[in-house]
Amino acid sequence: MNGPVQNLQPEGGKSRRVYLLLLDEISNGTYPEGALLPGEQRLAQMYSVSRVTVRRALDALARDGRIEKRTGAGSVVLPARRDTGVTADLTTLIPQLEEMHRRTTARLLSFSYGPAPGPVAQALGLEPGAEVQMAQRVRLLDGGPFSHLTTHVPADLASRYSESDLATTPLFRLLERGGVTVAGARQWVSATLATPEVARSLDISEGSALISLIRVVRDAEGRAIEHLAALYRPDLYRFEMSLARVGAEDARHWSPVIGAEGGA
Amino acid sequence: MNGPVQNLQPEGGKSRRVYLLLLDEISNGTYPEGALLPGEQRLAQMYSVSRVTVRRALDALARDGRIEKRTGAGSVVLPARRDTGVTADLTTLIPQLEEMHRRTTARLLSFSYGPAPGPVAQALGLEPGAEVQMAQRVRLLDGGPFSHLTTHVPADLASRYSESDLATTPLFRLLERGGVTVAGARQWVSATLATPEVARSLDISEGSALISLIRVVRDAEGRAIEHLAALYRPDLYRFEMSLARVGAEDARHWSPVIGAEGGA
DNA sequence: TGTATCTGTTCTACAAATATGACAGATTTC
DNA sequence: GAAATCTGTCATATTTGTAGAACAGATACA
Repeated sequence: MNGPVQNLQPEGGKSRRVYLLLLDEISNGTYPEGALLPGEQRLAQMYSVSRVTVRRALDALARDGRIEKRTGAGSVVLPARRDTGVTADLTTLIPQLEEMHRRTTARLLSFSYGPAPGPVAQALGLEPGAEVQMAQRVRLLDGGPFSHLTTHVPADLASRYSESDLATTPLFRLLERGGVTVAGARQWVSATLATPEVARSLDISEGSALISLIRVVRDAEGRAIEHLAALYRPDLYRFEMSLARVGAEDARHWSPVIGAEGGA
Repeated sequence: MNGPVQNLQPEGGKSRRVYLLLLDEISNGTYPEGALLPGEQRLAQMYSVSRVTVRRALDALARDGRIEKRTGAGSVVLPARRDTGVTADLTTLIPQLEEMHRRTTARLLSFSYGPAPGPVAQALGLEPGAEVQMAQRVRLLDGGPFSHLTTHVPADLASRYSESDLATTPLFRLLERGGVTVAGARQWVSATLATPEVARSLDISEGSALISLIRVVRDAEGRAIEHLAALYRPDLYRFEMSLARVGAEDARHWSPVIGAEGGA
């Protein structure tokens, strides 16, 4: 009943396939910065597609800012702009702006009260349908969106701050200000695809890869007080951490380096 | 010259769009476990596509095991099988198998020596074109693939272990056994799309979202000794970590909980 | 300067995805 | 048991994606 899987998935056609292949070969160094890609004719031959299809893929790469098309010359690989963006230290939850004169702001997309969705209620330990406050925000870096945040807070706690506070302050800090004792958090990092709605708010194409972070924050009594579902653009945001190999010879193990800057 | 961006991206067609939309609404709880989806006719109307297109999306969801199609009745949402898979503690690098009678094995895909690709050479601090050993492996959980690993090691260090060792033992442990002092590591977590080659080896459809982990391991002298590029299936693998809110009232901050099990 | 190579553009032909409608059979509901 | 609703399947028209080829203009190189 579980034979060889047929390809009945909406894959996205050949041009998307070539797009992904080239994107991968650019980022893994097969075509390094400044290098000239093979000609469209040659690429078409390499991937067994028509030149029209190759051109679509190249146009998409050019739109992404990964290559530059030069009439009569060819397509050159542009430097991946890793110099920009935000890096977050996973061990301290503190985001570090690469350059200090940058600024992040937030934009509130939606704000409402209602019954908790199933997965959220389960993660927070609420009975299904319990009243929660839901807020969706987009964080901007110098005006460009880099993360999409969806938070759920039990309704009785949510009354302690205002809607406009959400545009400026992290939620757990608002809760602390309201008298709640934030004791700890548990979080999971994963990956997901951009749905049309998220793609629009993050200014990317739908189906792009996004970093997914789920965080459940608890107070001193162990009660869940916040559920955060965050989506980050991988080109503008990174999670980083340093580890040290410590312990005696027969019991060596890894341990996080807290607040490191140089790292290991 | 940079007006409103036209949609010249290979998006993947309407059926993929509907597929993504439904996948999102299932996982965010709009359609909870056991619920009946709207009829195909109705879905077609909701998303402004034809019934044929909706059927493609539903077929893909059924193939993924997210829904079950029932002739004459409708499509019901299946429980997301979170009970399976591997969870890795990011603070200790120790993967925890959810059930103890499971077993992970590895399969060697390729093994070769050659010049280091640009990004790898840069990350390892080698001169471009320096000789490295490259190995690609797939890790299996009970016979099913869940991660794709690409490692680069400077050629002079790589001679200390055999090709067959790679099928069983983590690389940094092989290096330790060979006399290298593993002192620390620095790693980044991100997200990427599955290229056709990776998709094949992980038994997923190309364009799927994958967790990406880059790790650079260094010895006591600060010399880079290993570059790991790992790709994980998000449905079978997760990164988890617990954080505690510690410190005095005016200097509260987050700190990782090491080796926690219950977490905060 | 001439030649080879490459992109930009256009055209025709074919393949695949999609829209639309229809009908049989299964399932649920009353 | 009858009616309503739903899926499974088929057929056809339309739209979109792709293949293949040709040619003009731009660029690189000897």
